[in-house]
Amino acid sequence: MDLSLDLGLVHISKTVAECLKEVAKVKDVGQKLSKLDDYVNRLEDERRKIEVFRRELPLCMLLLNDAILKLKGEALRYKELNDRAGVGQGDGIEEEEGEMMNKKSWMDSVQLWKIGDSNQMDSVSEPKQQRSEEEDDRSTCENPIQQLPTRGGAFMAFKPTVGCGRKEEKEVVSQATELSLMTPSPPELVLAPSRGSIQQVKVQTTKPQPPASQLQANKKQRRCWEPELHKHFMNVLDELGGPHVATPKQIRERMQVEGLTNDEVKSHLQKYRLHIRKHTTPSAGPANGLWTPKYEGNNRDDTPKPKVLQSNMESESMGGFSRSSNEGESMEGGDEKSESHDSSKGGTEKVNNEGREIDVWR
DNA sequence: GATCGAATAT
DNA sequence: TATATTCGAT
Repeated sequence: MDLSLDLGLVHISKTVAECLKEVAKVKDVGQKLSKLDDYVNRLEDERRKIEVFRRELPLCMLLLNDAILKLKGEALRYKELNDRAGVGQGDGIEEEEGEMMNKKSWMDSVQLWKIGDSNQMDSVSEPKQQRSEEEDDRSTCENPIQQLPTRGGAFMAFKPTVGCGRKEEKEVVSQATELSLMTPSPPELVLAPSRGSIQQVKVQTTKPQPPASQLQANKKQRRCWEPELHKHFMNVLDELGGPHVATPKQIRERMQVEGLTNDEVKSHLQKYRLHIRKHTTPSAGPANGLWTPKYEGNNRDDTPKPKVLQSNMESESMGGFSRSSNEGESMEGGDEKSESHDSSKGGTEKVNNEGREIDVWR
C-alpha cells in the first residue's frame, strides 16, 4: 500500500490535507473509500493512544477528532457519490473539488493554530460548526455544551423524583453540571452557570506549568452542588432519616446520580452538617430552616425549592429543618433516633452514630 | 477492608 | 467558601 501516512503530530495537519488530495486524485470511488477508511483508522488509533492523556492534550484530541471527522465526512460523501454514481458524476466531482478547497482552508486554520497564534481557540472552533452531522462520543474535550442535549443522564434519572415543573434553563444547568461530572473537561475550561444560560468560560490557570497540569490531571474534577442536586440530596437525606442518620453510601446509592462518589456525598454531607450545627444554636435556628449551597450564579430567589421539598416530603424534610430551632435536642432526643430505626444499618452502628452525635452536637 | 466523621488542604 | 483529600476510628 502507498498509505504512507505520517502521523507525527507535528505534521498532522499537512498530512491530512495531503491525504485528502491524494484521495481526490484516485478515480475509483471504492479505492477512495478504502483509503479514507485507512486514514481514519490510523487516526482513531492515534486517538486511542492519547485518550488517556486527553486532559493534558485536549488540543491534540481536538485536532485528531477534527481530522477524523473530516475524513469520515469525506468518506460519507464519496459513498453517497458512489450510490448515485451512474447519474450525475460530473456535478459530484465538481463538488468534491470544492470540498477539497474547503479542506485546505480548514487545514490552514489548523496550521495557524499550531503555530501558536493567540487565536488558536477560534481557529480551531470554526471547523467544529461544520461537523454537526456526526458527533463523536470521544470528543469530550472540546465543547461539552454542544453535546448536552444529546445526553440524557443520571441527572435526568432523579428529576422525576424531584417532581417539580422545571424551567428549561434549569434543565440546561443541571445537564451541564451532570456532564461536568461525567466527563473530564480540559483543565482550562469550566462550566459556569450564569443567569439561565451556560457559558463556557476560559479561566486563566494561575499555574500553567507543565507539572502543575499533570497534577491537575490527577485531581478530581470539582463537583458543583447546584441547587437541583442539593435538593435531591436533601430529599434523599430525609428519606434516609436525616443528616445525622443517613450515611454517605446510603445517600449516594439512593440518589442514583451517575458519577457521584461516596467521597463527594460525604464531603457535602459534612458541609451540610456543619452548616446545621452552625445555625442550630438552641435559641435561633436558620431563617427558613432550609440550607442550600451557595454557588456561583446561584439565584436562589427564583428557584421554588421549598415547593419541591414540600411537595415531595413535606412532613419530613421541611418539618425537620424548620423546627431546627431546637434541632440540637431533637437530634439527640427522640426524633432522629426513632427514624434511624428505618435505616438498614444494624443497631451497633446506630449506637455509634448516636454516641458521636452526642459528642459532636452538644 | 469498607465505611465513617473530622480535620486539613486546595 | 466550597469541595477534595487525608487520617484515625469503627
